[in-house]
Amino acid sequence: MSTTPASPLGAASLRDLHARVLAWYDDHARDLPWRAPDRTPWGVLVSEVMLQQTPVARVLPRWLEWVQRWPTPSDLAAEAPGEAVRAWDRLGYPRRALRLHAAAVALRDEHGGEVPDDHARLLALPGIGSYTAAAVASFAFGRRHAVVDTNVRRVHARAVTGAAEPAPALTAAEQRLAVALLPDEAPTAARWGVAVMELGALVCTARSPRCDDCPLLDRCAWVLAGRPAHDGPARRGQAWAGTDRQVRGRLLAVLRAGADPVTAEELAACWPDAPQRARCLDGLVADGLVEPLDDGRYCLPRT
DNA sequence: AACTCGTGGCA
DNA sequence: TTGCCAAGAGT
Repeated sequence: MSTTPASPLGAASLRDLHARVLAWYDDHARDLPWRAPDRTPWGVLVSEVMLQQTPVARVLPRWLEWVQRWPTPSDLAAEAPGEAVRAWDRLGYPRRALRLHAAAVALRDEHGGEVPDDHARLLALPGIGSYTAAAVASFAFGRRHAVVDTNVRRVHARAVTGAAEPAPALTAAEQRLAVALLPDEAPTAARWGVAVMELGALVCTARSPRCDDCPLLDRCAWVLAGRPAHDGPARRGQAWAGTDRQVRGRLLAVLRAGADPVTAEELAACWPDAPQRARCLDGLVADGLVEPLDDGRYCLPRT
């Protein structure tokens, strides 16, 4: 049905772009364990979920623990979801741990304990969105998909579009561009995706891009345009102090700390504002991150 | 479409 | 010091 959209660059320019980025990746790729030859699709999936909005340095130790403790989806599915939340430690956004556990259950019950290799089935799993489905299909199975994360969007914005920053959220135009830039051959496309991401993570960074180290310096649309400043609306900063997110984090930290259920009094010690504390605790229960017991105590979810 | 959801390092 | 932000997803 659909064919590859015409690239805005032309065939020769596109080949040059691919060649430069792939050659750069061969020389500069980080030696990350989820890229090692002995990695499994499950390990790749776990890494992609952990890396959502979370720096590599913080993910590394937790990923090593997870894949050693739960080498397959069925291993994780056999545990209580609360164990996933506890082992998530302080990676942040703990609902990811809950969804990863739910994904493991779905893999065990509906996929024979295996990670599927196609985008649609991956997308149907809890916690797996458009980006992560494409990343797993591409990185773990070598399938041809446009892997479009914030790094990729930033590299495309600068090198091809000539803008200082990508749009606030993924746009249809950005998605089309990523598809148009995708190499024809699946194995090359898979390397291209991880290579562009790596370039965005190490060189074409958000704050202080290391343009002197960039293989695209002499053909970067943004540099050639004189590095114009970002013209769109400024990104909204995330409030933190005093927010529900902070309170939820404190409450869950108390529950993660010990193996035993916790009393309401122990939870009260972590935040003085009782109404807010109660609202946040209710929210955690509603999210399935906390389980209320009949005796009034609380624990991480057992089922 | 806009908003929510953790955490900690760094300039 | 404080704001920025790091491989998004779900609603």
